[in-house]
Amino acid sequence: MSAASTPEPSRRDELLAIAARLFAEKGFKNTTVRDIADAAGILSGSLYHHFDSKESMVDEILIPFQDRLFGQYDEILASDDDARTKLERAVRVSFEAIEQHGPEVAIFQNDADYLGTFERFGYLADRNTQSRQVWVTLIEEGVRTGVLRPDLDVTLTYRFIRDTVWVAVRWYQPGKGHTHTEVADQYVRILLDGISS
Amino acid sequence: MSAASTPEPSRRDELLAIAARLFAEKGFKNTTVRDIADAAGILSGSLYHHFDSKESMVDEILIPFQDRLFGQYDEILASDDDARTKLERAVRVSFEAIEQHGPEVAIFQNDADYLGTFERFGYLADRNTQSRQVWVTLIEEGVRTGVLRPDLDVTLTYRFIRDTVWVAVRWYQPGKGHTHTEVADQYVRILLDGISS
DNA sequence: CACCATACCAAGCAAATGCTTGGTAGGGTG
DNA sequence: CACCCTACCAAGCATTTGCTTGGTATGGTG
Repeated sequence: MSAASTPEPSRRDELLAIAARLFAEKGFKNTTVRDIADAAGILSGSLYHHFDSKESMVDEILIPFQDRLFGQYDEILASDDDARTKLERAVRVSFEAIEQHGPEVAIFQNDADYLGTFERFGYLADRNTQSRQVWVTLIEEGVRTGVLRPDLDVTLTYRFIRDTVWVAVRWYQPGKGHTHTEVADQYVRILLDGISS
Repeated sequence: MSAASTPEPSRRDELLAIAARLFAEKGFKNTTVRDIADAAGILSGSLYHHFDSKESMVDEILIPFQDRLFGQYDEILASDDDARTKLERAVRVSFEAIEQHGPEVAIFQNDADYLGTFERFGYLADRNTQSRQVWVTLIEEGVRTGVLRPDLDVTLTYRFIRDTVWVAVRWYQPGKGHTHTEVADQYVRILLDGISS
């Protein structure tokens, strides 16, 4: 009876979506299992029929998202595009992630430090390192091929780009104001006209 | 017996500095009064000899800091400098704040949303509005006087600058790597070469 | 009909958390 | 010496929090 376009999300997935939104809004530690249960219209204990713990919930939220995102980065890195195009594509893919997976991005940005203190979430630090390598690789390739200014401090530039792109999750609201494509256009313009030689 | 240069901080001030560091590291709600007391070498109850509540502690941390910072912004706005210089000065003052009052900046960046849900912290939203007005005024003056590109989306540019400047508090560590002046130089360079006509 | 899996409720427990209360030690001041 | 102020301790209370346990209702499936 359900529309073919949306394959009837399981109750699990519904609960994960609710949890993701709350984690993003209030932070992981700041969100109680009762908050999640209330939003879902059930009692807090009933969550433990679906999930082992609050931690396993955020696990299931973050891991598939990161797999997709870094898959896209890898694709860009492996492509034949010139350095400038690669950098542009990486920025656009990131803004697309903010549009389509805002809660996941917000959780990763806001709670990675705290979650990282548990061994279970060691992969978050790995992903952070991987992200750094992606951007640094792109910047260095840009400098090497003469697309970017040769006097750029690569580390500072990396931080500049990373911060500028990801922090947008704090204010970007899908459907309001600019589309993510428009925002990406503006940001690329400001960024590259300052960086390109 | 104390050096004349440092006028012997009161116990109150010592405790506030400890609390500020912990609030910045772990977040306001995530920091317990026992955390603060442990770091100070006393019992949690003893904190209530000095302060009314945990909330009043963060109050005393944020208010004087914001008074100083916005005083500096006002001074820049009222100056005779051209728009480009004003914008540069505002960026530099902000990085200086990150250097000298890192914990305060971090708390304002990370916890303003949460704290803002209490009537007591309504002034945080006011300060946010005020900050927006400062940057928008500077950008609009830049566009009007021809120092900045006329096709800039003022709101997006404001967010771009604000995010780029303040998010640096997440990684900047005084005494390690670049000085705040060097970081400001690089950021101004990237920013303005993308913005200036 | 017997059986079973899914999704939930009702009740509560142990730990953590913000804060309170009554008291004590030490140093200055009249 | 009597008095008081500052800084703290010791003990605990009410609430919140993550999670557990045993049970119930519903809808399939043999």
